[in-house]
Amino acid sequence: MATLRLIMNHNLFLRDPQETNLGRKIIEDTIALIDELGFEKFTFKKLAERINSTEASIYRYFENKHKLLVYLIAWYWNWLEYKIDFGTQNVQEPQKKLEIALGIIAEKKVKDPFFPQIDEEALYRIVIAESDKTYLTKQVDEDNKEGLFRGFKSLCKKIASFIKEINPEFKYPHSLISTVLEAGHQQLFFAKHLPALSDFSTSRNPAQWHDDNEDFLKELVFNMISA
Amino acid sequence: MATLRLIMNHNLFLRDPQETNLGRKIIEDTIALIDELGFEKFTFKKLAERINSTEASIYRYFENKHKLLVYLIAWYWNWLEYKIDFGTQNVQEPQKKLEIALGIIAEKKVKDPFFPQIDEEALYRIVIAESDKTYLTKQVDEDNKEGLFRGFKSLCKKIASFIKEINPEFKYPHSLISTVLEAGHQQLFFAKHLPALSDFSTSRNPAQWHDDNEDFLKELVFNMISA
DNA sequence: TCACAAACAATAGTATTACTATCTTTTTGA
DNA sequence: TCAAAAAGATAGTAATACTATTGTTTGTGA
Repeated sequence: MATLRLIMNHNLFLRDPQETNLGRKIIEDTIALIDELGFEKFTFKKLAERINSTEASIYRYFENKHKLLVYLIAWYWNWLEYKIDFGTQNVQEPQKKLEIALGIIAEKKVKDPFFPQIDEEALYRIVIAESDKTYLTKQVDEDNKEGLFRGFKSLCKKIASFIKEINPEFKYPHSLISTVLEAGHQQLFFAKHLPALSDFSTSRNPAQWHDDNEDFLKELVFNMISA
Repeated sequence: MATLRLIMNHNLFLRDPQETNLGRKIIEDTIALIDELGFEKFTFKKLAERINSTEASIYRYFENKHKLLVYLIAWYWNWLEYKIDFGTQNVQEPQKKLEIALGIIAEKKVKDPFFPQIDEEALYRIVIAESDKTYLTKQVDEDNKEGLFRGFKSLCKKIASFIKEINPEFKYPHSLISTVLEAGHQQLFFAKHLPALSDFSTSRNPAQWHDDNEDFLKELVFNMISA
């Protein structure tokens, strides 16, 4: 099977981690370690010990741990956009394209054999718990100027364009999609940790949550744009 | 004018900051300092210097800075619930109650003379930028067991009950309201910092955003529940 | 195949953070 | 007024988030 590589914005790293063994190991083990410890307890020192390298070596790839998190989340958004491009190939009807996109957003994430280095299941848990921290900082404007959030914005724009095709009059295509992208993670987090804030959890079976989530997000979008 | 005091869950603090001068000063200056520095750069040491006290003294009120943030955000949710209770007094029709609640959620926050110690405008900026960090941690389950998120959950439940009165068949009252409460902050953040993710910003005038936000949230809710 | 630059490892060091501990002084309220 | 509670002063620690320097591999292209 072909192995792919997503092209990442160069401001996300000092040295491209996809080009060396050490770089790939950094990414691989960062995913495992943040998943395990959470972003706050994750440090370059712990990562260095885990991969039998040194802090200094990791600092040659990423300026600091914040940039490394931003890199992972950007990878995730790029991956999602690629999956949606792939999934909507040769589909003409915007209604159908939107439905496919929402399905991909909500679906349970499993290993993608095209990217053997990445544990997408663990990365998805990181996205759910940590992705908001990439932009909820005082440096958000500088980070944005460097293009670090291009992946998120690009995905939002793409899905918003499906909406505009369906209903050019609709006032809030970007707001609706950014809300849906965020809510898609939040509701899974709430179902698991703060069930009073969601209605998925009543079914008790976590496997069901992804279907609930898909249904919820689709209702949200289709009720809104066809009103 | 009468001065009020919101009763806070005792697990939010070690010593009640509303009962002493130092405690009130901690709250007041924490709001100013987090607003200024952001939560990551905020430390007890900087706060102590600012209020001419010591780290040790602050630690007698709050276990750590995370708990202090959780306290502030809990205060905000309690305050919102009180405003909604106040605003829906003697209103019978659930439709009307829901509309009032959404108006209060989206409205520009200004100084509330009932709580002279709290700078609600600054606190609102903190809520927008930092509130998600209260629960996006590895200790969320323990914090939840201690009841630290009761304010958020209680508010969500109240508004969800309005929805159930209007449409008892609706499947996602809590998910919809938790989504709306979060989106209400996110969209303002996006309008300001990542305008590609929102549609408010086109009007360029930040004063307009609150109206856009109210309109957006109301459409979201009313389209969804009357579908 | 050698040379040499790039990559990496090893080590050391710094300022700051997030606390804990202890002791003294001040405030307070019964 | 006097004891207890609160606050202040001071010190200390392990960990974090880096930076700097030097020495050692290793890969590749002439």
